[in-house]
Amino acid sequence: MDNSQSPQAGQLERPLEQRLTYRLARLHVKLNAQATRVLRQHGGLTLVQWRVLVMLNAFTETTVGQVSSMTRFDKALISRTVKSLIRAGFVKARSDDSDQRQQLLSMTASGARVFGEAAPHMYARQNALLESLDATQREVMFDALDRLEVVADRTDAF
Amino acid sequence: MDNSQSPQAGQLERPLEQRLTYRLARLHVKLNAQATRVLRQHGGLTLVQWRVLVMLNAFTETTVGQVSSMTRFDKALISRTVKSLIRAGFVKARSDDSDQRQQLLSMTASGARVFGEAAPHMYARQNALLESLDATQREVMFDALDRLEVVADRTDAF
DNA sequence: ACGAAAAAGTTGACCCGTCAACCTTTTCGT
DNA sequence: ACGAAAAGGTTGACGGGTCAACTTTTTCGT
Repeated sequence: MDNSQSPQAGQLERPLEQRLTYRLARLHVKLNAQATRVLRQHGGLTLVQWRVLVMLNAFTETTVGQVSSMTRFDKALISRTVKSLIRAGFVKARSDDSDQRQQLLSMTASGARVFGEAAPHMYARQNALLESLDATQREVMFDALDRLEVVADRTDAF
Repeated sequence: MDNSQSPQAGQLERPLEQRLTYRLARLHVKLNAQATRVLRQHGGLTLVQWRVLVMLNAFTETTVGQVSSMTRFDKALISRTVKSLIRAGFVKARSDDSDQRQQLLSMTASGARVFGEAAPHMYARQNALLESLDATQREVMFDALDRLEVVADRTDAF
């Protein structure tokens, strides 16, 4: 199952090639897989369901649109995920009298239970990630993330 | 389209909450979107097709398995992508006499053309990303990526 | 040299995430 | 106060990506 030897010959055109995007993509995949596993083992939420519940836990009554803009997930995805959470009995919706377009979402008791089951493990993991970096590294890292995002937002160039 | 105001009340349980995973996920999404856009505008390759061609450009005759292990993409994905590249006429396969299980893949002339069309832009982008960080930041960043990957690989804990 | 196990690759099924089209309700300019 | 435009949300379709099952070929232990 391990065929990680480099093949016959040739170098990548640019030695540093793709390093940054490639490394970030790889880390992202691993983090996602890890979070998915932790959630499966502690309550069975999916990652998107978890992120929605994090928002519902922080903001008592909120809407699909707010969750979408806060998490930056597509609102279609949030809409479907909220439906699945309602079907599972973890979330309830009540209509907003002042705006009939939207519904105010909140966690149910069993939603809070499953959230509470996953939360310690998810937070422990988050802490472990942060603690693998010292203060200086964290600072540089977040600054670098800011800078990279600026470049990633450039839609004109290249 | 901008409803980024924070809603009524409540803080996230942990102020730093998810920051790292969240920030990385966001950056990853933006980078992917940018790369996809650049490729669409310069030759029309998809991101996975591009990554396969990068490998075929660097390693003259290689196989689905090698591309899969080098890029860390699922071999099913590579298999399908290679098929699409062959269908598009950008890649050709010849059977390996010493191992009938695998096929040796290489770029065709038109594959090289479309690759050459996209490459300057993709490399310019890669350089712009790297150049947004100074040498120290780059070093810290890559070290931090290493450390985070170690934590992300822990399958036992949490 | 034979059979078991492993490797290469393909395929089908499935979930994630995005995009565009659409419907309804609200807002806003005039 | 009316019509246009915008906002909130839902839905269908589609490509990206993973997982598991399976086929064929090769490797390897005995």
